[in-house]
Amino acid sequence: MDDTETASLGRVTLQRLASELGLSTATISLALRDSPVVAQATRQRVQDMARERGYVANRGAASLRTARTNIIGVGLHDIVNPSFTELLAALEDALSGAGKTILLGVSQEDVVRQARTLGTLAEYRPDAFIISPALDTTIADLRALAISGIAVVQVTREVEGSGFDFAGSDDETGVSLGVAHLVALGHRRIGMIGGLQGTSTGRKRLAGYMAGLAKAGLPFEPALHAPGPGLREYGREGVARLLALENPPTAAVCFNDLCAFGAVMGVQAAGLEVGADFSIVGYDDIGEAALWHPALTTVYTRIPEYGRAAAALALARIAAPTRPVERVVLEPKLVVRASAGPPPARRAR
Amino acid sequence: MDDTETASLGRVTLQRLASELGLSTATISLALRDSPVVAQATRQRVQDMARERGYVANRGAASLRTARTNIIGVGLHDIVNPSFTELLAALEDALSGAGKTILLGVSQEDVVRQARTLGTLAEYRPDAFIISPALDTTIADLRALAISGIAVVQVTREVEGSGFDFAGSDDETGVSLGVAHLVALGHRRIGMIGGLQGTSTGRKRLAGYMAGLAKAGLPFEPALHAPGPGLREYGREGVARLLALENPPTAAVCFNDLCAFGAVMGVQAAGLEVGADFSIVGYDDIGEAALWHPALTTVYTRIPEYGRAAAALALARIAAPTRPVERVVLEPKLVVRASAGPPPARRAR
DNA sequence: TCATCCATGCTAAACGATTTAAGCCCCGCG
DNA sequence: CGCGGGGCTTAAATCGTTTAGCATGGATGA
Repeated sequence: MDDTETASLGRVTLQRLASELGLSTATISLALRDSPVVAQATRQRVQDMARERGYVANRGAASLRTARTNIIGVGLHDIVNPSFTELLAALEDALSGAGKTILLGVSQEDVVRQARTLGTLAEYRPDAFIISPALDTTIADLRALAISGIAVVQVTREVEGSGFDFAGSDDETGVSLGVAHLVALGHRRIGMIGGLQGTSTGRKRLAGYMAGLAKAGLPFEPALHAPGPGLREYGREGVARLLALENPPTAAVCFNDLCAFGAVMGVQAAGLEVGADFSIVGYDDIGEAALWHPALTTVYTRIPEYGRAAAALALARIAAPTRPVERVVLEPKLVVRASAGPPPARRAR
Repeated sequence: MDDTETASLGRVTLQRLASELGLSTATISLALRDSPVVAQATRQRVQDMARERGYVANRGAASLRTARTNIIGVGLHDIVNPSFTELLAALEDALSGAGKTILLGVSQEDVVRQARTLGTLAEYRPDAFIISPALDTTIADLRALAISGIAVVQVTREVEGSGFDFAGSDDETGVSLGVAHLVALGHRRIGMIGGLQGTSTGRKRLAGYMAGLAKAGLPFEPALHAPGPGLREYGREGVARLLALENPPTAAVCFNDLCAFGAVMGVQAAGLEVGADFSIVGYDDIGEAALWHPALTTVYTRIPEYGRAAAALALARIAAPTRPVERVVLEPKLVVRASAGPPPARRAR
């Protein structure tokens, strides 16, 4: 491709258009944004010329003047994890629809890296941050954001007491739904795999597990709780730990679907059948869950919905920085598939 | 959190620091960047003050002056697809390590949306674009990028003749490796599932399929070729189509792992055993592939490696805009697992 | 005929940084 | 005492927009 057309004389700027048309930059600027204050004919002339010369506005310059960038800083800890990928996709969709563009930062579950990343993003003066705080993030870690004056929305996870908007799922209820389902199927010894106390989701999902047990009148046995990161690898390891117990559980709820997939593999590796010999309930209902073999019984946490909600909260706070803090907490929904069935003792044999 | 500290007097800028320290903005700017031209003592004083006052540089303003943003525009067509998620993660990792930040655009396989998205990204004046062009993108579609003077690197997919750098995998060789593996196992009727002619990957992977057949002296039977999008849903549909043939193949290579997962499900849904009754070879070797049941035999295309390569190409072109166009094409590698075995006819029965 | 008004477009000052040529101060040397 | 020069700092221009306020000129109304 040749690029002699415009590149020859340097970038085409407002000023260049102005001098070429014999108008002022003010007029050009207004005309390009279709301001009624410039005559219809002139507007047309300017816009035609801009198109013809391949004018591309410089938002950086405009932002300097307007103190608005239309950039949203999105800080996630992991984008390979499908729950966060789905979240990112939902955010991208909602934000791009509103004319915002995402500046991406990934913290890898590391507070130090998170601080650095968010610091870098802040230099671009995003209109808002949408973040899912890394493991062990404290209020103090978010202090820099708080005083920056930039709108902040937390999504999925939150740092309690941070005073930022939040969009997510009711994790406590969600996991208790999974436990209740297992109880209804007849299970009495139910484990939990995955989840770390360093995140709000870890704490709340554990609380949901305990609440579920309590509601069924079942005791919480620490041995049946295998905390750990929400990864496939860990799900496999966790379920192995449970199966190795002297008196193993007949089922388990998982911190997330990834853990559940790992658990399914672990159960199969032990020569047992998932849904018959051992039941598994996942959490989140990511796209793959329905496609697994056996299809995963899980809890739909409405990731795309709270992703959109987070985007909406960000836009709302940009528009009204002093509006009261808002929390959007969606009701999760049990999705019954094939990975959980009655416990072996109850089955015909 | 209270934010009376600094927010009270508006943002803290270079000028503000300057007047507070009784120095000029020039000195502050130099000092903050550790220029040896300002006295060590002054530098220290400035940096301490900056930290204390919570100074955050405004990169937009700096970029206006320096014509460098440290932003890389990344345009992908789909981020939920794990191959692109893994790519995005690799890009993020490599770029953030080099002090660059990603501005994200998603085209949803739609040329119109792609044009709009890239146009928006361009307004932020990224130092480079790293793109994986949407389906049916033509040279003309990329013309605007070409004349923008911004460095452009294509990744995974490419528009032939566009004259941009490229990093990806040798797809023709890759798929032929899969075919060769099936041939070696004894298969004689091998199908191909997925892939569209609107992308370079679709064309090259099909070519690899045909080359693989040819090398084994097998004919290309159009009926065994089930083109389509590289999605789980489609893999399932595609394999169903093949199995419904009067004389169905005993194996198939897939456009990507997602297709392969779908195909595995389709085979199982037909009551057949994958790797025994029907063999499947995937493509890409995304993280899940090793964890499937059965574990997926596939071709590793080195996504993280060519992701890093794409990042490196972008950095190189930023540094030297006139350097010769470079193509990094990595050798794919067959990964033998459990989803492909000898054809039924050869098995003991 | 003159003041008023409207429509249109312009002037000029921001915005917050970077950068280069120039200035100041002081010291040492002849 | 004057001059050269080293070390540090600064003034001012610049990047590409936006926008408040002003200027112009023709039409309108009294």
